[in-house]
Amino acid sequence: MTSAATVSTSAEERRSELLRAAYLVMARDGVHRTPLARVAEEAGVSKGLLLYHFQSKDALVLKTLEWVLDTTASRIRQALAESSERSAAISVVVDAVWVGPDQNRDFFRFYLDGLEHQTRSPQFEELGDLARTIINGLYREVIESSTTLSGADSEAATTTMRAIIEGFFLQWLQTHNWKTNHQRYRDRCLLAVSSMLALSAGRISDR
Amino acid sequence: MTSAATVSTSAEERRSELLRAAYLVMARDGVHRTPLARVAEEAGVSKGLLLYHFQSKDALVLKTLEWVLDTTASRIRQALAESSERSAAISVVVDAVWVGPDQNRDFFRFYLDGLEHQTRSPQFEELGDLARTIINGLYREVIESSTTLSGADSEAATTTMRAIIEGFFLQWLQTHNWKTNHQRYRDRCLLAVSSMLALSAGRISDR
DNA sequence: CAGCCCTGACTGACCGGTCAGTCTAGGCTC
DNA sequence: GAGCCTAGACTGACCGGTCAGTCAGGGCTG
Repeated sequence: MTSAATVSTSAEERRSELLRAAYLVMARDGVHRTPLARVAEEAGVSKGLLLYHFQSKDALVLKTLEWVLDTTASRIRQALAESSERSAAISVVVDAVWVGPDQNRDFFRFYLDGLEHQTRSPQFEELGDLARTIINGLYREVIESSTTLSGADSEAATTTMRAIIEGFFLQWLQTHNWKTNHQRYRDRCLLAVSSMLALSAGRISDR
Repeated sequence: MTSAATVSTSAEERRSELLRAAYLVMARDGVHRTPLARVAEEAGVSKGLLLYHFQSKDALVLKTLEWVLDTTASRIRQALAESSERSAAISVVVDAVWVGPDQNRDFFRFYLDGLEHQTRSPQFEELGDLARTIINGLYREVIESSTTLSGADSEAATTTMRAIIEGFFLQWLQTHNWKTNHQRYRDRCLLAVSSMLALSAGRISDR
């Protein structure tokens, strides 16, 4: 059992290394601008190995997308767990989402590359559902734990919250000084999300 | 002069035809998935001609982006002009923006392709500014003409409005049944934008 | 008006390079 | 030594960009 576990773990670990390398270079340079050879180089490995562990470039891209989605959600959940106050949960999430210029820029561009693939290649069909499950699930938890919203109301609030956050990311990305603008857009984003949730909760409690 | 004008007009017209064809196929299939030959085929023209009128594929892509941004803004302004009521301006814009599933899907995917290019290729540096000028300019006009907001307040509201709209588009794009979901997301988007503007105006008038 | 020339839009063949995916041979581990 | 890994040479397809040359039209000259 130990040996089997070691072998499979080692294979898993190797795969993770490859995914990490793939994410690193593909997020920065763009999926369509990144040859497998470049990923292999980054991982210090041959191109053949990538095709050995993943069957095709598309498969590698898909796995990388899933990997980074999982990883990121875990990181944010972690940040959430470390802050005990329920009331400030929204601000904690928004802060955790807006980690930093470079990290956000890479992630979001890669996320958009994923969307490009999802809408044009059958292989990536389920990606939208996966992203929705992970992202909306996370946001909804936060909303239900820190407001009075529930049911269809929290579902609607979740969608709007996601729209606001991703919309701000979109605009921030189009900015020349994305490094210095990061804080400004994060603040505006937090304000918009907070206002929207306060309004939603108010509306509900008014009836 | 007549002949000179005719000549230049004809060249312009031809260029427009090429841009229209380029948009048609590139928006649907994705810039990186579209060879010049495919655009040429769509335009009923040789590949060489594309490189004759535009110097490179990148240049063609950039011009197409600018063309569709201009065209779309004009269309929306038109819709706005045809509705006389000032009070409903927001709902008119949102409706005009959410024209229809196919049109929105093509435009937005192409818009995202533009963003991908902007953040990765120096040639597309100015694209962010151009989009900002056109889109935010349009939204801001509407906000200032239909609310009491002005100055920094309308600027902030504009950014948030754009974030909400584009954020909803992003989520809608990730949906399997984007055709049938179009109306639902449009409605939610309108609600979110209206609420946000009412809240902003209220906040201002409260001080 | 007839012949001429020039211009510039346009074509299609072609080239050089790139890249995903294949294959073979070798090595490491159990 | 059997089976999993890994390397890296190789291939075939594809694609952006070049270039020589065609063709139509529109002046200009005599």
